[in-house]
Amino acid sequence: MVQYRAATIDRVSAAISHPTRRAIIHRLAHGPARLSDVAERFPMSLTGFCKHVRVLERAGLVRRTRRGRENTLALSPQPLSDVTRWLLQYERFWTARLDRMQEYFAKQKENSQ
Amino acid sequence: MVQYRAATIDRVSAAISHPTRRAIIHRLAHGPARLSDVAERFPMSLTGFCKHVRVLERAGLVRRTRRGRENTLALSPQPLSDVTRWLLQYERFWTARLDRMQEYFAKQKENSQ
DNA sequence: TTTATACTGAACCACATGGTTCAGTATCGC
DNA sequence: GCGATACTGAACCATGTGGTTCAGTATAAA
Repeated sequence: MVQYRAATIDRVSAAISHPTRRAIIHRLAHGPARLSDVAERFPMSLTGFCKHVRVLERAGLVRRTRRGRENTLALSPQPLSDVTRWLLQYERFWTARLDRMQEYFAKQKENSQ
Repeated sequence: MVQYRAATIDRVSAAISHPTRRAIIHRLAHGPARLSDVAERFPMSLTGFCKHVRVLERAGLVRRTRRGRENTLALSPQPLSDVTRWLLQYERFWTARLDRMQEYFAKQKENSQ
């Protein structure tokens, strides 16, 4: 039986439940970025934006490196795997897509080599 | 580009962010059950339990069929796939575990045949 | 018909979220 | 050193969550 870290799943799934935070993750997937540069794209105050960043940090999804007055944000995607694993338990329930999934991972593996 | 239904991901990931609701999902994965029977296992009032059920319903993860005074709950796992698909976008970021994942699905497929 | 069962709803509480503004601090560039 | 830049924190607000209790309704069973 796979072990799931409940507290991690709690925080991570809560963290990804807001479109702004998913957008931040999406942005950081392309590489680290300055907090202000990321914030710019969002129609809210910097303070509001920072709250989202803090939620992501607490979930372990974002790491912050401070250099002088600048904060660089980097994606730390590992915790996403906990939620994914939990969800994949139920994969067989929503469809008989095992074939396609297997194919998908085989292809990904090929591409990454 | 895959289309993600933002509102669905919002509600579903929020719904699975509480251990009680994940436990309900786990329970219902074995088959439909009466509301009270499921509720029994949880150390909270029936009213409190019902609130969790309502959150799951709003996320489209649980369906309720009323027969007389009894509510039968059934898992409706399809919406889980939206969150899973969103997460799998980032799968390649968190590790080079593609081999193991592929193996996992191959084995699952074997077992289910 | 009475009583027990299976919820349902309203009201309340404490706390978190998602946003704001405004004021403060720390650092960088000139 | 001065001003601009890049945050940070406190305070506030409305709303949602996660729980409670208590009272009510509807149905099934005796």
